[in-house]
Amino acid sequence: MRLARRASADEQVARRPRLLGVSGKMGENDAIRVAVSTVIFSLRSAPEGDRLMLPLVRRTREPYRGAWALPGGWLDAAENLDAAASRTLAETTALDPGYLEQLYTFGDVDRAPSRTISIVYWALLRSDYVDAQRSASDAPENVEWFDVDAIPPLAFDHNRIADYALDRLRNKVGYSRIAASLLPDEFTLTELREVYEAVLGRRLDPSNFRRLLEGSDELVPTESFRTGKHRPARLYRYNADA
Amino acid sequence: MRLARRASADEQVARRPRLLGVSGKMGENDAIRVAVSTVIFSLRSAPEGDRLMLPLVRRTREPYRGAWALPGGWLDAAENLDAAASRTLAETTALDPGYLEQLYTFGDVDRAPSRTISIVYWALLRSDYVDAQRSASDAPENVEWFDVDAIPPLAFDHNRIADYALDRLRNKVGYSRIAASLLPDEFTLTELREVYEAVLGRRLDPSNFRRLLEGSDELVPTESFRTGKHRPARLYRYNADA
DNA sequence: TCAAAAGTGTTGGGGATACACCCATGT
DNA sequence: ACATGGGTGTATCCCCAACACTTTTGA
Repeated sequence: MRLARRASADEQVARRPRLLGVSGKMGENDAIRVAVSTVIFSLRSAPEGDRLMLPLVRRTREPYRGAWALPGGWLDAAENLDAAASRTLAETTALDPGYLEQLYTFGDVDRAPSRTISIVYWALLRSDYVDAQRSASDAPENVEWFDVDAIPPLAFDHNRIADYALDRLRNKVGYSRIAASLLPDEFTLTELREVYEAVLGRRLDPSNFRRLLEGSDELVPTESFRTGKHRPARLYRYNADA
Repeated sequence: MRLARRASADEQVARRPRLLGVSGKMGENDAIRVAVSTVIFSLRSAPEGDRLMLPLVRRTREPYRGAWALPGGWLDAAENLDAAASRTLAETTALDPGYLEQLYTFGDVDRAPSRTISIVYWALLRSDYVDAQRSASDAPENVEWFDVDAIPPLAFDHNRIADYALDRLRNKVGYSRIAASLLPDEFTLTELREVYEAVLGRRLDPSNFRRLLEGSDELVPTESFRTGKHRPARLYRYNADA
């Protein structure tokens, strides 16, 4: 599968003259704070079928008190970046991600009142875990899921970050098998195709989709079938190795 | 000093209680320092033809004093990330990059004696600028160019970083037109092909390469020809728009 | 028996590769 | 003239989109 690539927009910024003598030694970047945020995606049932959604948290502090924002927190001096992302993810959803990858580091001087750089990760969650948690109603407070096509205005530059993560997800779905991370262990080809359709936002030909994935070594057929209203569909699982 | 702690992406790390009443508020990550480094690529003539090379700087301080390292410096509290990358690049080569993009942020707890995260960029430099500077012998001190196939042991985790940047360059050359940034404004198709060959490390069919790029809208033929030992070759330039 | 989803077969276009071949120039 | 790189033509293969078609189930 192939789809259009995205080009990151990076602007050339003119060299800023350094005021020597302001700080004695190099390495004294006292005023810089380091945050880690995560854009979390999962599928959730909606009237129009499964929709790609992400959780946002309502801010309880200034600045942007009361606004929606991406889950995140300050980097602890004794934890790795991946660990910080996992931690903030767990604090938000109490769930293990099936996929977690660093996205980009945002650090414009004016993106927050005090100089803050945000190392942003993105993650995929299995839809059945999320649904189970919702029905168990032990979901964390101040967290709400939003359709990626209806994200409200967010605090800081988080709208830009969420858009960037969505681009990356859509791009990467085209050439890797991360879609697995949004589904339970076993699934039908139609369910997998619907994941691709929800992520990409367009319909795919069922027969070509079948051939494409059956031809690859990524899927392993099982002996089980999902029975429903019509002809039963074979269940598949992802090939763990290669 | 702090002991190294390795955490996988899935590991849930409990929030470590913060010692000291220096600050009770979140957001005081006092012990974390932020560096910006850049992996710079350019083509340089070698006996076997043009080779892809990168500049390294010799460290004059502990740790790793005397070892080769990637160019970089501390992030200034008043400059954007891109600006910091441009600045460290200018300090190393005194040249403007034709291409500059953020690569990844490395932040393992044990990657340096004191907790340091490095926001790494990668850049491409026009070969004619680099050659001109070399002959003008106003090159910066303590800087030396190395073939990407013969990178010496580097300080910190810089070998891993350089390998990562090289992967990204080779991958991106396949689907984008960044190769332009390694050449002067005008060039022949053979010169452009040799750039691709130097980057990818394999030979390409001249006729297919020609058709590929003439068919795209990326190249604009000029009326000039490069005369040499044989039939003159038409000069092209990259299409500025789209 | 019919609707609908599961699953198969067939065709054709476009891009990539391999390679035969002609063209223009300096020596 | 001839060697060498510049440049053109063309056949083949493979991937994949399009779509007609058959199979299997629940109702």
